[in-house]
Amino acid sequence: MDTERVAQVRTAMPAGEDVADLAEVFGLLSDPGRLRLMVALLGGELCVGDLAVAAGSSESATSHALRILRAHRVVSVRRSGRMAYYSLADAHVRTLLEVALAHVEHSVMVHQHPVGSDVRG
Amino acid sequence: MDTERVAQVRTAMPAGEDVADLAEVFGLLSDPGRLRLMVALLGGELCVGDLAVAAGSSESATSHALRILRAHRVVSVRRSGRMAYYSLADAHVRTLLEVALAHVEHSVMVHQHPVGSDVRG
DNA sequence: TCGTCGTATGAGCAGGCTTTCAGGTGTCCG
DNA sequence: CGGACACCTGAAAGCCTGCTCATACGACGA
Repeated sequence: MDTERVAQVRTAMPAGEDVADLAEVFGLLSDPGRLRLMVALLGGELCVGDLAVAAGSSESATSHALRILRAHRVVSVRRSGRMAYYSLADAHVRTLLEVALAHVEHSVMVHQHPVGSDVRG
Repeated sequence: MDTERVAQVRTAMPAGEDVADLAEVFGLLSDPGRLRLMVALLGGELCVGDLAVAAGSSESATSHALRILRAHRVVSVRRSGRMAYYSLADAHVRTLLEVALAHVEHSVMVHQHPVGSDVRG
């Protein structure tokens, strides 16, 4: 038990609420459906129907997902008649998204289905 | 339905497996406990007991969490006697972590509990 | 005004997740 | 060798999540 080292790490650790907020943001990004939605929005605003097609999920699921993203201020809506145009509203999320996508692009990370293949069997 | 625009977005969209992998990584980061573990490891390797204290959770929960991170190759172990020293093994995750933390640091994002406080009530 | 379209919402269900509890393995010290 | 220590693991509980189905709302066109 390296008490000193632990104390140092605990000091460097962000406040509990900050960690919780961060975890929440990552949680938003952790659903493939929502992730596709946000990636689709990287290029600019899109209406719900188009978003659903682009993300490959039902309109209902898309609407539910957008509701959550809206509640977290990750996206914003612009209404025009009966249409609703969504766009990315959170710069941090956009950055995270771009960083992650950049890594995926030129990635040597071949798909190797890590889950279940534990080390030291 | 802007067919052209949708087609373009769908073309720019990463492959399904890439999105899934990304979502999985974000999912790893979406648990406060695991997140604290990874943040603690940013400064270098730490043993399980210290990690548990630093992250503020039980040793069992910590061990379970580490098992998952290990399975995803996010952390690696160095064993010395009965001790197990863990360290971050994934450069992408490290970058994501650093970017996210940097945003949290100099953030104007005051805690405003976004969930439930929907727009246009 | 009536029907249709685009979207939003609520209930309910199936599935996954993390934690705790209890017990197990391997290592170090006397 | 026996006990203590650091860590690992399995099973069960409780919680939360995201989907589908059905329905409701506002806007547009005839």
